[in-house]
Amino acid sequence: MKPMNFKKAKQNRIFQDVVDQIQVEILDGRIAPGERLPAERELCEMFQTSRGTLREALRILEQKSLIDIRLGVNGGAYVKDANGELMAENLAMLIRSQTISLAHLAEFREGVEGSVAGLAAQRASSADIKILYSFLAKADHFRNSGTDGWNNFVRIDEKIHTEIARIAGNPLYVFILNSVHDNIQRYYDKFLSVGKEEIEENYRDLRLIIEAIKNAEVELASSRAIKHVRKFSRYMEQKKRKVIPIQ
Amino acid sequence: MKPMNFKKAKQNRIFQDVVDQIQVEILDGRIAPGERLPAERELCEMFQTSRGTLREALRILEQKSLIDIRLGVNGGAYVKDANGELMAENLAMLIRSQTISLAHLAEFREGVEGSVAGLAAQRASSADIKILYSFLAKADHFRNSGTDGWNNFVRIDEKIHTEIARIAGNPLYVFILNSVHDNIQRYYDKFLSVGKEEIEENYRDLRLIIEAIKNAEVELASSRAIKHVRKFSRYMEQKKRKVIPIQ
DNA sequence: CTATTGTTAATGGTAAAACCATTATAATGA
DNA sequence: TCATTATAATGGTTTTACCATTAACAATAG
Repeated sequence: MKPMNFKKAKQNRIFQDVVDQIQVEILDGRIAPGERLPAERELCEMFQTSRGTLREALRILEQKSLIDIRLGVNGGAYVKDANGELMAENLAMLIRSQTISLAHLAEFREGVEGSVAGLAAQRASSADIKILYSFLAKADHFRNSGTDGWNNFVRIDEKIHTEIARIAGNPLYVFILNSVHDNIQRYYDKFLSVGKEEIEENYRDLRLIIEAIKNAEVELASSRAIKHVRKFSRYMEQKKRKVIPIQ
Repeated sequence: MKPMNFKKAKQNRIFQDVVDQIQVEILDGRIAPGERLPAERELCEMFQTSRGTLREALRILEQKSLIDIRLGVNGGAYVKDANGELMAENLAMLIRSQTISLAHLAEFREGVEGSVAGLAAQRASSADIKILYSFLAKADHFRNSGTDGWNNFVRIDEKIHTEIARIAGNPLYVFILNSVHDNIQRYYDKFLSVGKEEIEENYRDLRLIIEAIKNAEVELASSRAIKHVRKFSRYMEQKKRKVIPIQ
């Protein structure tokens, strides 16, 4: 018996049927992103259902990030672009419920950033390299702009990581990495008061990673990225322990 | 300006407020998994809201896999254990909407299984090793039971992968890997008619991976896992092309 | 003519009351 | 004792009515 991936068929729930029908239309692209579904009262007639039931269906589709509901005239349910924001939210819930810890998330991030750097080293075009070095130049500039520039440095830092994921050429990695970054920041940002030395070391790391990508040194890019991420996590953990001595 | 991770504050939506309040209670553990929320009509009074609005809130919580709604007397909203099933669903949607391809998913899997095997090699206890070898023994048995056993072999194969993820000691990897497996199977199972040689090769691979884990050879375990997964993906892709010649 | 201001109608958000469907439990009967 | 049936708790659905928001248009003032 193959595992069927079926979930227990809840008894007739009309709203679920409505959800399924609309979802199929959206995922199969028969309703394009940006387009609007008919108004609630029209949908009621189309599905031969009450407004309450229909609205329950819309709530689910909205929660799935498939539609976006706007108010007022010309309001209604607009089809959204597919995106991975649900992953970020789910990660956040797993952390919040203490099912996974920040240490787990940080460890996972090491693996992902390592893989991504390796793939980027295999696939980076010369145009990609140019972009990376332009970001690196900006980072270089901010690192020398005193404390004012440090926040900007951190922003560029993250941008470089995201760009490397893009270069890796696998959108799944982009979604995952964005989700991971979102959640790591949400919990670490409060402690984010970096010092001169950290900025310097961070910059050196980034330069070395980008260099390895440029030279298509897969293993080197990967291991450097992993070490870089690990260093960051360790640093943040220390910072956290200082602020919240015994938690 | 720090990135705040805030989303546009939709105007007063009472159901959203209800969702937030209940979600906090659940995620902070003040309502334990398995416990039941009050009946809809009671919740209406507690939140001073109408049943329709309250039900919209429940739909969202249900979609988030935070609660599980049962029918009949003693029915109601039961708090669920935290789990990663939302990830699997989200992955499925990304695939369905062709935002990511199966090749992307397979590539991602390579990275994850590589990391997981490496971590397992670092952390496996002797008890863990024993379990792995007992699974391997079962696989050995099924591989020699003729075509009847082959489906069982595939099941054990997956079980070994999952077990390695557990041994890695990071529950996030377990969730992610389960999600990935779910989705890969959902699309590949139809082609899953393995032959004698594939079973043999598969078995050899598993044995080598487990051996590397036993010997705490981190890099070796990792690279063997990656190659193993890659081989599987290639094989399935071929199979697919045979069945659906030009798609 | 242009800019501001008010009006309007489309559309989502909420409320309340009634009824149906499902199901664990208790009562009943063989 | 065991099977059957009745009961009541609870979610699922419908209907109707009204409120709140907002884009588009019209009216007015300058």
